[in-house]
Amino acid sequence: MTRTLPRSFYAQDARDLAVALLNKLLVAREPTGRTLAARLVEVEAYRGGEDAASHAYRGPTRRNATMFGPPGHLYVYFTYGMHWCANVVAREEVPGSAVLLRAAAPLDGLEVMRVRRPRARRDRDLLSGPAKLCQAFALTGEHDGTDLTLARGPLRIVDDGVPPPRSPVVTTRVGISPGRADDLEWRFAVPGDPNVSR
DNA sequence: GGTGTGATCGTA
DNA sequence: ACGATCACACCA
Repeated sequence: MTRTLPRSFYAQDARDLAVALLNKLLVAREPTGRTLAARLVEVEAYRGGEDAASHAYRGPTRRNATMFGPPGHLYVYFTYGMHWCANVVAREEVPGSAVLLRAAAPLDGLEVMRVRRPRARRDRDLLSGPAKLCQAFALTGEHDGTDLTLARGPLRIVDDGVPPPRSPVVTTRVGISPGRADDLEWRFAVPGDPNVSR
């Protein structure tokens, strides 16, 4: 039993959505016809204008426009002059809310991922970070705004029946500078999974 | 296992 | 000037 998650799934608070996304599948249908799939094992919640660490904290800009749009779309941003990272947009109630996809367990299309991530020595290094995940899936600014809820779409998040962990790992978020809401424990991960970052 | 550092450029 | 990062060097 497997289903593409509907818009209503994304229409919840970013913190709840983050936990709900654990163990869901990110599935890409590439132009070549090949399918990539991975199970999400690490995420972080960002709560827009109410979160000093969020790109959306100071309101809409050209870059973060997707975060202020409807839930269930992908927000992809460029950072550190060389990396892309991907988020899922959460409900509009707190405008600019989103969930950063930080790590996943590779399930399908590993050969493609290995080619795109030549530095990965082991398969557990393929998707063990937000920029690594984008590299392996070849996600860039072109994918910013992609609707994830379309059953025949190029990118989807799918429920294959595996529930989120009962007791996820809960920690502060990674890479947040001091004072910028660095104390909020909005990072969630699947306990014991070897693909979790760091 | 852990820590420290350079790369590289769009954004505000 | 500063990142929602990564890889590599080095130490343990």
